[in-house]
Amino acid sequence: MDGWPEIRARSFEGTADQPRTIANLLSRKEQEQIRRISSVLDCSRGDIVFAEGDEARFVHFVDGGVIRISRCADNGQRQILAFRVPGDLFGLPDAGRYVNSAEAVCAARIYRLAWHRMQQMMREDPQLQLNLLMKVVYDFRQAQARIMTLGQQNTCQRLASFLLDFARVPEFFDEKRALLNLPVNRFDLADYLGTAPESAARAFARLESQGLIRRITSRTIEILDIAGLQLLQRGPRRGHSGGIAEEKRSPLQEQFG
Amino acid sequence: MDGWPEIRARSFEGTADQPRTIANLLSRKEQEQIRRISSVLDCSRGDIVFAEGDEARFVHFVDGGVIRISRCADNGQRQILAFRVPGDLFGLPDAGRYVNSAEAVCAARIYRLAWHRMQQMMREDPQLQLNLLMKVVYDFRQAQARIMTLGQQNTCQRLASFLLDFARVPEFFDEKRALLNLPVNRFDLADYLGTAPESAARAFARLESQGLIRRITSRTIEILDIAGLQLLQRGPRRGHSGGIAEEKRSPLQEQFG
DNA sequence: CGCCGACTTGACACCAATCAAGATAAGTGG
DNA sequence: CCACTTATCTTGATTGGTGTCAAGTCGGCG
Repeated sequence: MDGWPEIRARSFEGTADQPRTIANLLSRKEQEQIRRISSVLDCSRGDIVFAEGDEARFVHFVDGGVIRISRCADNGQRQILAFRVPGDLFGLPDAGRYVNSAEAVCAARIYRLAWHRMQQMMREDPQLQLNLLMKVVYDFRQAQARIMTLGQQNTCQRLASFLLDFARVPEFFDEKRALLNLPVNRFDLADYLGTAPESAARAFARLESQGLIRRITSRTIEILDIAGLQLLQRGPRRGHSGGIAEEKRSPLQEQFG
Repeated sequence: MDGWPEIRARSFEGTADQPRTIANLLSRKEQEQIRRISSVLDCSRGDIVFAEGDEARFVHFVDGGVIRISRCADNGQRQILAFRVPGDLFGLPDAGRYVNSAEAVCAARIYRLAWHRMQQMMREDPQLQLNLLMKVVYDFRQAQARIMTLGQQNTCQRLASFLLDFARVPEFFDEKRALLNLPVNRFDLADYLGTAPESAARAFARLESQGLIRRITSRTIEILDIAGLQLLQRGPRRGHSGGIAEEKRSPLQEQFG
């Protein structure tokens, strides 16, 4: 866990067909380059990396752990915009300020480097800049995926999407035992899904009653049927059978009918 | 309306405190530079600029009109991710493909240029690339703003946000008469807000009954109370009085109590 | 053992999706 | 210009989904 964050070819909340690719990686030379002017920051659970409105002088990379990016709405409600896992970039300044807050969900190590030096480096090395651009574009795609989720899916489907996203991160998913270890509590989860914590709990109960998952503890979930979760996620928002082909429902019927 | 799109200092769906700034503009020299290798594309209402999954060889700028960026969910439901107005960039390739569809909402003129040439230019001119980066970051912020809207607001609030966003674009808002001319029909609006068209209509009815707007036609809205719309937008998702300070409710009470 | 926080479940009211039907506007052809 | 068709928009009725308050359960920790 020392040295420049290894930017792994894995993806949280990527589409299945669009995993994080080489386009998002930095070359070894570039890593060295950046490493020289960056500093390590070790966070423990709950630490605030920066708060929205703060003067923004650094850009950040995650090396280990999970960082939650959130923003407070005018009514005081918090919305978690994203969870960032190792390899992710966050904290781009906007007009010299951070527009979001960043806190450590669990113990985390991040690298940060002065934004003005980063800019300088990018001017000197267009290829590096292009890589950074690709990374921002990738995050942009993630945000669009969340718009799809929040705009079209009900609570259960959002939860299914969340679980499937996290199941793609080896750090949290033990594929052999099919055990998913969530690094977030119900409040964070609810603020991420855009629901109340009670609704999140109910969604868990529902997925369990449908035989898709099993709750070991509130933070440890056994994934019983990935295909079923995907089917749920892709299904209609409301349970009426119109709008979805018959053959799309049958595999689920086979397993639990 | 000829020549390179004038990138105006206006903003659709920007936060009030973060209007589109000089950071998003290209210098005259850069405009010339890009103009040389770009081609004009005139679209009429309903024209498809590109469809999701298409091979992506061009990047696009809006010169006039409105383009809707949409994606089809697995269940067949369409989600409109954004409306792009003059000055906006869209259609960045992802792994050589477009991930979204782009169609003309009304007659529109767009400029497009080959992505590989754009890349080449950016490598040669880091400043240009940095400007493009800022533009993508800006779009990223817009996407985050939509996550906030979709995650936290009910249908009426979303509609209020939509109206307020469009009211900031001079092309659609006659400030003297307080008339807002929507370029989209109820279906597009519903797919943008993540609701059913009926819900969108009901939301209009509700805002009207609260004296915030008045429907002239289905596409022409008179804005009666901008402050009231903002207040609604910032209020709690559900009408229970808990969680919001008393003084925040009183101005609304004064007007319609 | 008792406390405390996180989580879960129940009850209820409200919101919103859906289906259905009516109303309005926009084309279209005579 | 008018009747007709069509698309779009609106409203009503119904049902499922979800936020909210309240109470209960579970697990950790002193």
